[in-house]
Amino acid sequence: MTVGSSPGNGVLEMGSMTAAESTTSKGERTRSAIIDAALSLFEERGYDATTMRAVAERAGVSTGNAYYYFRSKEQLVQGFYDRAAERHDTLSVERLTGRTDLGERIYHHLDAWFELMADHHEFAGQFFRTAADPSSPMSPFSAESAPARDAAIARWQHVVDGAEVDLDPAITAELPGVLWLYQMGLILFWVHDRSRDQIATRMAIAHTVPLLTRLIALVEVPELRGAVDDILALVTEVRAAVGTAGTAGRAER
Amino acid sequence: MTVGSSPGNGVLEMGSMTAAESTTSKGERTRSAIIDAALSLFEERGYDATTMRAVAERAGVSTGNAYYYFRSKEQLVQGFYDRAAERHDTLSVERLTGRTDLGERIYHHLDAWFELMADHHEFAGQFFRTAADPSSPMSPFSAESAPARDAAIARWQHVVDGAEVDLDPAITAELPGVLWLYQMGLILFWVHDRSRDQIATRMAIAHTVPLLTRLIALVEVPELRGAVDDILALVTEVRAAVGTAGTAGRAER
DNA sequence: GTCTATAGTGGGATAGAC
DNA sequence: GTCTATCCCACTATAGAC
Repeated sequence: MTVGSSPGNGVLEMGSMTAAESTTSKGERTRSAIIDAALSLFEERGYDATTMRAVAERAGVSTGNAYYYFRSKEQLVQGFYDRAAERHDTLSVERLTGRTDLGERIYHHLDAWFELMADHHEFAGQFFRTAADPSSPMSPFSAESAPARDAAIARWQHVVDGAEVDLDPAITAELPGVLWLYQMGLILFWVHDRSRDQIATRMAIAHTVPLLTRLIALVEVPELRGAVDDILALVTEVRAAVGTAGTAGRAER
Repeated sequence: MTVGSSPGNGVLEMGSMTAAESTTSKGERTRSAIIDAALSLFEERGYDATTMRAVAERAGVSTGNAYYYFRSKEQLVQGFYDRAAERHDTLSVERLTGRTDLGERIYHHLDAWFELMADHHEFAGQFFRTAADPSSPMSPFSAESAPARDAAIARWQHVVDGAEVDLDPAITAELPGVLWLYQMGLILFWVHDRSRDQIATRMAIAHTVPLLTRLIALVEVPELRGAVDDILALVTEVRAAVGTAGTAGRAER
């Protein structure tokens, strides 16, 4: 996408445009320059070896200024994540149009993600460290990640909605969230996958997706409703228990 | 155990003990002092806020000396982990004697762990970040963690062996490893569990253990053997794929 | 050969002037 | 909104003591 030259996003700044310069404010352009610098350096050297000084230098600003826009080095990977999510969205829609089989839809939605991330496996492993810290805003379970998490679950909702199956409403309501958790599990596996080209992950997906869809179908079998209800009850309970914790911040950091 | 990393522990140094001083060499005492200092500081301030300077100071040594014994700050948490594993071992044996029901044995083995860790929940979250990094030796999946991992799986083996059930040998062989993975999953959940006193984790254990044991029993149902064999085949394939990757180190760090 | 101390280096992050 | 200057800390190099 390469911002800076981008058509901007309309919503902001309506008045006081001095010239034909652009629709983006100076701050926005600086911000973009810093993200671009960071992403290219992450690509070249990885997360750890990229210093804030180097990012600032490549962006043509001072380190202090870089910290004006991003509270920490970690925050810079949010930029990476946002762009990846955007590209995944596009690719997934492309792959899913015309398909109505639930298993196929799940498979291709996941496959698109891992295809896009294949080149960034090593980098992802490094930034995953910060994402795994429960006290980090980068954690997929954090309050700060709620928008990204909700967007990802909404995409799963779309995957489910486009399938020609009729499931119990109680199941359908939880399914997107469950599939998102399943995806998180696969990402965890992928990050630790040291097989060549991460074929172990590919295999895990190819084997577990049919298993999962069979499981989803099984849910409709009356004999198993007891167990399913147990699980749904557990999910609800757990959600309630976690909910009572509030958003009290952790110490430190 | 407590062993693992230190250069001189017990087995070595037999001769030349000068006095009644002690059976531990000076180096070992210094090493212990550093771990003790580190653990108490971790407890007081958490991982991030504990500086190597402070650890060294409390241990009565120079920072350079602390680094002589521990390659990095991360390595200090290995000491925490070793002690926790040792205590878990003792408590688990205590709780399991006399019990023969598989579900009960699994439950109490897990419960002992989470009971011991309850006071260290916040600290565990911080050190979990480094454990989640695939390139870190602290990762439970790393080659360096093999001894600790194998010991943990051996403990699960003992949990299974003491139960009065006869399972298919093909299942029994994989079960301890599967249970270890299940434990890792629960720890992941626990680390992110912000409910009061981590009751959500307690609930998750209480609900999933019966589910799991029911599942293990179901495995013997002939109609399901196909699905089970699929999973076992996947595990074998994945293991083979990962095996081909060798122990090639990651870049950086 | 085993251990300890001093004096760095480099990078994440911040304060405060402009 | 941007800079310069500086702090603090993880980590290292290396010389020297036992």
